[in-house]
Amino acid sequence: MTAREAEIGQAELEVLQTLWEHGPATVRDVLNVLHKRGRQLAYTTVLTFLTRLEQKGCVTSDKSGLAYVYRPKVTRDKVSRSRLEAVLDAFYDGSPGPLVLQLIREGKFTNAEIAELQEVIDGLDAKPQRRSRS
Amino acid sequence: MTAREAEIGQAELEVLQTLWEHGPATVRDVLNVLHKRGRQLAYTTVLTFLTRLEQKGCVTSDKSGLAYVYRPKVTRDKVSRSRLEAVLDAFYDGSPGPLVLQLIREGKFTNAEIAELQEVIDGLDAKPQRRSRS
DNA sequence: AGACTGCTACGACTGTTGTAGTAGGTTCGA
DNA sequence: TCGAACCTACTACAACAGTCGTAGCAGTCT
Repeated sequence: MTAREAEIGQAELEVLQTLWEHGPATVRDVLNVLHKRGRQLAYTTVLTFLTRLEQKGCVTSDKSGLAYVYRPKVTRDKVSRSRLEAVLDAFYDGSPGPLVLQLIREGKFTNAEIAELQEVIDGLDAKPQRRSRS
Repeated sequence: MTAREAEIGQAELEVLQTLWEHGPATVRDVLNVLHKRGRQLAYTTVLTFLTRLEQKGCVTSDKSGLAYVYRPKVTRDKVSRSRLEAVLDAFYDGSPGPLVLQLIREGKFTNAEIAELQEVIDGLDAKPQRRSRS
């Protein structure tokens, strides 16, 4: 579909991320953050992204002082959720089980994480309606 | 970057998926599969996708009979890996731990999966030399 | 007031993705 | 052998994503 409900592009996402991380910000604020990160963009480029994000309903703006202040309207969680969902649907039949197993098998976890995993899973298992083995 | 190393688009991916699922196929084969799934596309559209996928190095083609037969050149695993990686990098600081924990906490697992998880994790824990994340 | 500085609005251009039409070659059955 | 059927190459085009430039407005400094 060439007319899908406008996705958030990669570069747009970068901008949105800085809002999530640094809270409400002006174009210049965002630009500064990006520059600090080594991301070279023109002021107007950032402005464009913020404008487009606003059109897509992802941020709101209000002019309190000299410049517009933008703030996120969608949560980071919502977006990450839907991104993950997309990968899940496309490659893991929509169910997270296989994905988690794959990740764990690849062993990219710290000891602390493994411990935490064990805890959480044991917790699950302990739940009465989840009896799958003693 | 407007000239990044060509990503695989959504629709292109659909085509690639049918190759992964059904093995080497001609344009018409792919088209048939897609049609069966209710995805209406023109023959030439599929042809375009396959051609582009070939340009991107994702499939190869050889003309054995009347028509070209396309076969995947990248594995489903590779692609899913990199897609997941992207989400991971963008939203989970590149480390799968938090993601897995989140998924598990959301409790979208069957008992069987939980059991398997426990097994795998126990296995990990038993391993003497565990890498501790780069 | 005039020069600066910073901000926004608008437009523009390129490359990519989704989608398809047309033209022209090949093959196969009658 | 002739036409129907099928295949590929090439072209096209709209929407979107990434990236800016320019023009004009508003506040500030001197």
